[in-house]
Amino acid sequence: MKIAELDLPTDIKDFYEASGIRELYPPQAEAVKKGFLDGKSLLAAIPTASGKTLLAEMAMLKSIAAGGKALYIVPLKALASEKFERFRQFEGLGVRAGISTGDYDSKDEWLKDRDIIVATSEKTDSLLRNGAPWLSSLTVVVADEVHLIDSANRGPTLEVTLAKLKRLNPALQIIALSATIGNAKELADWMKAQLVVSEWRPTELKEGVFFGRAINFSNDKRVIKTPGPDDVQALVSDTLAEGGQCIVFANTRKSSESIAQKLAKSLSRKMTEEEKAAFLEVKQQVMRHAETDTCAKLAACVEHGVAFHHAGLKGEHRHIIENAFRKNTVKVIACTPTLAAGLNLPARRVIIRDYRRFDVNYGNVPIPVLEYKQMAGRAGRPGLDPYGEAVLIAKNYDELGELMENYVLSLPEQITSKLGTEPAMRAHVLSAIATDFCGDVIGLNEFMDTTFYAHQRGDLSAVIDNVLDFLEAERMIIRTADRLRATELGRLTSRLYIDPLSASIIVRALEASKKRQEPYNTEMALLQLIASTPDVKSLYLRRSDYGWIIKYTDEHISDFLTDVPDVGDETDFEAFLSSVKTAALVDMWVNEKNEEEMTAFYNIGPGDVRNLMETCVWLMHSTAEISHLLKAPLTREARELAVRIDYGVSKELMDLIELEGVGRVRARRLYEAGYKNREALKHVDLQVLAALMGEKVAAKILSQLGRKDVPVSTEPDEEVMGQSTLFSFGD
DNA sequence: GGGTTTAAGATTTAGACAGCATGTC
DNA sequence: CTAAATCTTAAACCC
Repeated sequence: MKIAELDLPTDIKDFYEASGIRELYPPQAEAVKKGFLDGKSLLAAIPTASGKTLLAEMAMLKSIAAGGKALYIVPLKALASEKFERFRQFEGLGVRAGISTGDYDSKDEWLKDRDIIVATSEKTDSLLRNGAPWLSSLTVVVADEVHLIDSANRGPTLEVTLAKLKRLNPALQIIALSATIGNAKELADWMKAQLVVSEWRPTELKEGVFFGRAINFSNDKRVIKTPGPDDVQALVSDTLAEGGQCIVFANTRKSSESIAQKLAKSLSRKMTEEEKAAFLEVKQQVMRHAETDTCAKLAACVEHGVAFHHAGLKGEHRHIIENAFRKNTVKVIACTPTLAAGLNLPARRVIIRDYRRFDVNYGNVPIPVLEYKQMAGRAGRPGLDPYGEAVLIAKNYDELGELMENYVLSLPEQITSKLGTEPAMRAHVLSAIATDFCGDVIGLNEFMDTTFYAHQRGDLSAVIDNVLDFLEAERMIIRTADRLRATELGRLTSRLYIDPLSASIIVRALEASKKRQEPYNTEMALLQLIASTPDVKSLYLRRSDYGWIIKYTDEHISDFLTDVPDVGDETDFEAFLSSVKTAALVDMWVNEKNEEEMTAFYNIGPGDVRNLMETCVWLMHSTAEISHLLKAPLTREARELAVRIDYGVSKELMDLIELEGVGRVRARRLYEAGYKNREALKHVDLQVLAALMGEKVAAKILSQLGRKDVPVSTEPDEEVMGQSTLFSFGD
């Protein structure tokens, strides 16, 4: 089927033809036949890179041309930026794109006159809770990676959000994009959508199991001639020898690092001089942000064209590695599942070294077929590779057969709704009530009946009753004979987007704070408080931690506002110690300990520190808001702490930190040089300041203070990449 | 006796969303 | 009720 034949406005067809697309892929053509261009909803369960995005784009553009508005829901912030960048290319068609995620937000007024808005599912939910008016003028919603409904953490949000959007606008067209799943029909029925299922790919994908000296595919074999000290190294050097790139998936961060280190050693001899020069350049980039052990390791690997990639890396490093891999200046990435879904980062060969993953309850368990297929699907760059190969590794003959049967030849599992649990329902029931979406128990049940859970599993009323009891007992809702109403606390909790259980823990602690007579360390009290909520993922307790944490706990025992559990109550007590451990780390951060000290002592990655701090800012802000509502005595302290956690500074730097371009490091440097606040900087000489932090920054600081005698740089800021301001100031 | 190798025992374990206020989009 | 790779410590070994 040709683009030219489609029932689309001419300028849209011209746009695609100008970019070289003339012909639809088979699954796309099938979708057209099923009527998605006539406004019908569609579930496309087809492999990655086989043209899902194009389907979504055409549906959105057609609807927008008719005066509509589109929302594109993604599971990852990184994916949101990727899609946003793509949709900005529609500017020539008069289509304006916008983006809304937790760390990259646009104001409501700005979004309302955008035609396509990209948002994460949680952000969409939050926008619904905050009553963004433009949501009711949507005509198309795209749900990308909709199989995520299966996720226990995040699936419920996605399905409830879709149900809400549908109810808000019954005529809404839903375009759901999914990996291949076992029960696509069931999901499509729920969405009242047409279904397209296909295994078709633009680049052939060969899946096989490596055993002995050969990759065994379902109907042929490929002998690997390059020997290696182990299977992974043999497979990698084979790929490189034929000019391809490799991604190796491992099940722990440590493994991914050690694989990369081994490869770096064994491969370096085989690279050409030009390649080595390119590697060195990447190494320089990595070194610009290198302060910790992990960074040094990464730099050492990258020098040989190899990298590791996992969530312990800081954001900058992840970007550097991803981009270098795209430019082929990194040849191999060893990673954890970070790269399995989402980002578009294909490779000639994908090696799935571990098909098992640790689970606290069950030990090492085999990963779902769905996840294996997601990793395998990374193999083969469309238009660049002749084919892609996904390789599992068997340790013995029996395993060869098992892997063949259980993964290569297996179909992905059915996805199931995880909405039917109290933790999931707590938040969504409260938000439904708080936003007046449901005014009584009957309405609430009717709404919940439209979720995928109800479609698949049945009635939710028992869980709803339990959750209502909880919310009423915690004074977040008021239940009368015929009405459900949220209290101010309930509305605030819903708006802040925190777990109602977190809110109740915070409320209890703040009530306790009102009764305190003696002075105590409020900073520690607040830090431990937020660390004990379920929204902050507490740190793993190591055996060697017990000693110092118990001592630390003793020192602060009179500061805590939460109840200290009995030592005999093992689970509770461990959770408590863990919250203290987390609080101690945040305390190091707001007292300006350096990154290296924290990551080394806690044995975590710089990326973990960053993520934890972001969560803590959010919860500390929420604590301040709740404290304000309850008229508790900690509002100011909590507000201040939220700012301090955001920047990682002690109290005395709070004034300096207001300056743009000044983070924890520069603020400290200014302070030590005697400039203790912005006032003190007003009349300082440019050259004096330049000696301290470089001319450009100095000029930028002074111009912010209203000085006219400094040259104002017209160049755009270069350091705008996400999280760069906190850790790195290489001047 | 000092240093090295090996075996037994102990330890550790993936990922990533959300508020708010503002510079542009 | 369930695992496995890696790190640490203890013990054996060599000259």
